[in-house]
Amino acid sequence: MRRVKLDRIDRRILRDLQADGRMTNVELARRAGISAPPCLRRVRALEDAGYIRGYHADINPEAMGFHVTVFAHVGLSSQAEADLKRFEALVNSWPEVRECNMLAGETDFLLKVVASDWDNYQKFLTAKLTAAPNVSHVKSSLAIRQSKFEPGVPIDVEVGPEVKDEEDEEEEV
Amino acid sequence: MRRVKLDRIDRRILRDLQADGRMTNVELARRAGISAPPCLRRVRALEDAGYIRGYHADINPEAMGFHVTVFAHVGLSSQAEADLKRFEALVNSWPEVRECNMLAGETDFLLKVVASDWDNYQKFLTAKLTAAPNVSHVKSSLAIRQSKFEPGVPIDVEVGPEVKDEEDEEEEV
DNA sequence: GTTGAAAAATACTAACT
DNA sequence: AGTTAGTATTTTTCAAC
Repeated sequence: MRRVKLDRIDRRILRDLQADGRMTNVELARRAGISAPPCLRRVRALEDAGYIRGYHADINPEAMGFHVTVFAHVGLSSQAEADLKRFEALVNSWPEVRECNMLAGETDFLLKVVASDWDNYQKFLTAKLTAAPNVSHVKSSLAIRQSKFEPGVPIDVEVGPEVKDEEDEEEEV
Repeated sequence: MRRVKLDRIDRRILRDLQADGRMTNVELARRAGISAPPCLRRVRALEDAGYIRGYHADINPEAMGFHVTVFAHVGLSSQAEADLKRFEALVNSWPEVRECNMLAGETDFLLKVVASDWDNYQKFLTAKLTAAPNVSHVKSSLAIRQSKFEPGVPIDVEVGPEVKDEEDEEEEV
């Protein structure tokens, strides 16, 4: 897991693969302005370095019958690290929960939960979430509609949070 | 965009492609227990029917320098549909916001925002979010750590919300 | 040490059975 | 849905900068 500095080409590759994870290597190379072999090497290097965690098909939840998404704020009684870990392990075993984030301040959790309908969500709520040890309170917020859904992070080819420092900068004139 | 009924093989394909979006068609076919050409035909059909919305590389935010994820609860002054739409359009123009869900009840929004650091998030907050028209209040919750992150939906090959009805069921003995 | 070019191996696509 | 054949892509090897 070597950390390599990213240049413009790497950023472009990451951006394009985030937009279309099944883009062929030749198309990727064409857009990046390099030939295919070095492009593929860069992709492998980015994977090995941990920049790319994986590739996923984006499945339409509605089509699969998951008509409701609920954000559940969960407060725990004990905030001892061992208890937090135990809760997290439990959450990881529940397929309904797609994301779980621990929030700062009140040491509570925000869960993104999918279910076929509201009735089914409540079954999850009573049978699993509120029944779990250490859970003190749960506030469920039904997502009416998803205004925006952009997987991943914003990647600007030219400038970004992780600035690159390149010794020899040579641009073609 | 024809809606087709899913059988076990379709579910398996969707599950495998969600787990690994770059899985080769031959591997996909091998796992599904069919040969490659009909497997590819199924994949194309699933794409056309809207079950598969796309494919994305999963980029590590930390590696890209996005060290903070913040969930922002946003309340609006006006809940008129036109104002909601205007806010949603604005949100869509901000790359920092990766997800935006409208919640039931108080007609407020839950935004998932990424930034390089807390300072940079506050810049977004003051310059964009709180400065936006119609925004009455914003409550920012910093995500300390991500306990679970499973893109997509749970796909059980055998049983799920969308039940299949197959006429001719013939299992090999 | 990294990049570009050409080879072989493999996978994908489109016919037909 | 399976088989075959043609096409494109990936991967390896090798030469050049």
